[in-house]
Amino acid sequence: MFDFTLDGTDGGARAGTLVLPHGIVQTPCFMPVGTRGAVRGLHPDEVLRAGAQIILGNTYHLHLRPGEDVVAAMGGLHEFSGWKRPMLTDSGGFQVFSLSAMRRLDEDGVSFRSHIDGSARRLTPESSIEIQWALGSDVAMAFDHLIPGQASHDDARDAMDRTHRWLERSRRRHDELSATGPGRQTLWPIVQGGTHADLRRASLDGILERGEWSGIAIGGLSVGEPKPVMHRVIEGLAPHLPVDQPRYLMGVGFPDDLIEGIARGIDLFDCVAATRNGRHGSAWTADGKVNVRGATLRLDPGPLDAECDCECCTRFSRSYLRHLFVAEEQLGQRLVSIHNIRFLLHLSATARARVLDGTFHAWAAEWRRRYFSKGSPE
RNA sequence: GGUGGGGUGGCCGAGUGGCUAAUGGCAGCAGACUGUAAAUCUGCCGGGCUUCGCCCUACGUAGGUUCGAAUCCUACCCCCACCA
Repeated sequence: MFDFTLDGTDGGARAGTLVLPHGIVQTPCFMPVGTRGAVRGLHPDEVLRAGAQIILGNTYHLHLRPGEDVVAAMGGLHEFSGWKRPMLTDSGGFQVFSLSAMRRLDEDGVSFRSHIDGSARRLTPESSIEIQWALGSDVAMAFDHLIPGQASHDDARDAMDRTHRWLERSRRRHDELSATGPGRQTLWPIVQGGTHADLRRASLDGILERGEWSGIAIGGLSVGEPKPVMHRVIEGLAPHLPVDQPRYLMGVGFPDDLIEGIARGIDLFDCVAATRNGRHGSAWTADGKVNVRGATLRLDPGPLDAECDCECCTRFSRSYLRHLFVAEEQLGQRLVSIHNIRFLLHLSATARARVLDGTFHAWAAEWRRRYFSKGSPE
């Protein structure tokens, strides 16, 4: 039910197959983010047609609205949302970071001031797991303490130690729940430790000491640290990660981040950028970023990305897309979101094929050269 | 024809003697966004240049008052409302 097999490797890059209760995921793979039980603005069929194999939901947001009790009463997140494929839920750990201005952290958990109505909300490792269990995701994430990329060694150690203690509690509660419904959901731990190599190793060791896992996530990256630092952290961890488990780089990334992550052995990614940038009119192509509102597209009859097979690129012109954005028609946001998701999914699928035929690194080199050829898109 | 109101940068619209190249908003242009408090945010937006500064041209038109005017005065042109 929670199986991962390695289908092939090419240097440090990997291709695998992850089996989950609601379906299989061929890796490397990008997971679109559906924070509130929907990939923002999109119909589940559009997400599926873009090639998505698994999407994310969020514990904190679904707990606030509509509440896990509602979701459970409606048959769980899959039934409720109409997305019948695999789902992973983030634990709310990211909100400890992103909502730091309106939360108070203590050893037991985190008290939030709801961003919706100001009411007091509390998340602990146990409650996060209970919520995720009620939501019914295929993969639950441990409740972690995420810190900014600039955090000091002391702060990073403190957060890492807490993440370890919270992991034990997350695991205990999840084991208890799993005893009542075996095979429903698996729990993945999250490596923390900031930008500090020794702490990253210590974090991983602490996780491996605390039990058997079906997958391991690397968190706390792309939170303000330079990209080379992120690469170094992944490189430092890769040789020590269990070979037979999927490696999930949380919250990453942009197209080049997928390439760099895959090159360093990452199997799974998720990122809001595809949909957020899509809504904001920024599209990815093999030649770098395109500003969909840009004046140069005014009379451009061509597709957003000539090589893309998505519902946006096979039917609509750049001129029309620009018009939709300028006129603030929602369709524009939807179409570019679909394109960006498709772009990352096609990219990860191509990477998989290249790993399997042993040409990944040469292909990646060419991909980088082209993506960055028009100046620096990132 | 009479009376009243008004003409400000692409548009709308503040400003009634110096702190005004001129508040705002819109439109336009460029950029940001990484486990979603984001259909959001930031910058530019009269022209030119050696652009953390300098120079030119600017508030209907033409004159005038003043050290100094978008702001005051005179004439003219135009617009709107009402009255004939």
